[in-house]
Amino acid sequence: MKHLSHASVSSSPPLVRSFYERETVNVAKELLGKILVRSFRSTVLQGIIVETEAYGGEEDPASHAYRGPTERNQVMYGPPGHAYVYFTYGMHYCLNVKTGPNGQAGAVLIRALQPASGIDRMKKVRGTERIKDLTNGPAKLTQAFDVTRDLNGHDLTTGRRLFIADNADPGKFEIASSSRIGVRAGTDRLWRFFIRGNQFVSKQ
DNA sequence: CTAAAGATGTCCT
DNA sequence: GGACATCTTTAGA
Repeated sequence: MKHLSHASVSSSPPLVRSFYERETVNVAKELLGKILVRSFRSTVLQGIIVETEAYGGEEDPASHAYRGPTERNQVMYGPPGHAYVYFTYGMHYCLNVKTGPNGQAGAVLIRALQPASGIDRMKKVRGTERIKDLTNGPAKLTQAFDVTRDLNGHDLTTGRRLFIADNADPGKFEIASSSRIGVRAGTDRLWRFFIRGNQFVSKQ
């Protein structure tokens, strides 16, 4: 069981827009080991990103943008570095970051985190004491981090409310890939990326 | 307007 | 391994 070193408190600034304004698959890989930060009035939650998935535009049959722009997916066509939050299965939210240039659809789904700080609050919100179950899935982490509709379109480069920061001490890890989880189409693309051996990855 | 599926999680057998 | 909760979005009539 691989465990990344605990970067309990990151004081790193938010990743800049040019980080997101690149090819989606590359951004998906490079987000591994980075820190998702959610700040409230008197609390800060942090988790190390350990699993991501890349989604393209009209050429990707698994993407929400496969059939062109709609009301739901409009953030995927907007400027890079903004949060695309969507509601699914009648009860769950999923968090993506918009990637690539303005006008071209692309996003990376954040699928799992390794909790780093604010764990007590995550336990309370998730209703479990098991750290392994706090953020090991796309809808689990949005619940733990209180990411809902009102953060759809949120700019992740401002450092307010929700952002992603560099990890000062990510340690060494190996990136593994597989086809994306929960999609019927586009399974030929190995666009799911995760830290090999990390116990917070959602599925083996 | 109607209906079916969905980038999931939880509980049950 | 399978049922089911629950509702928005999208496609098709």
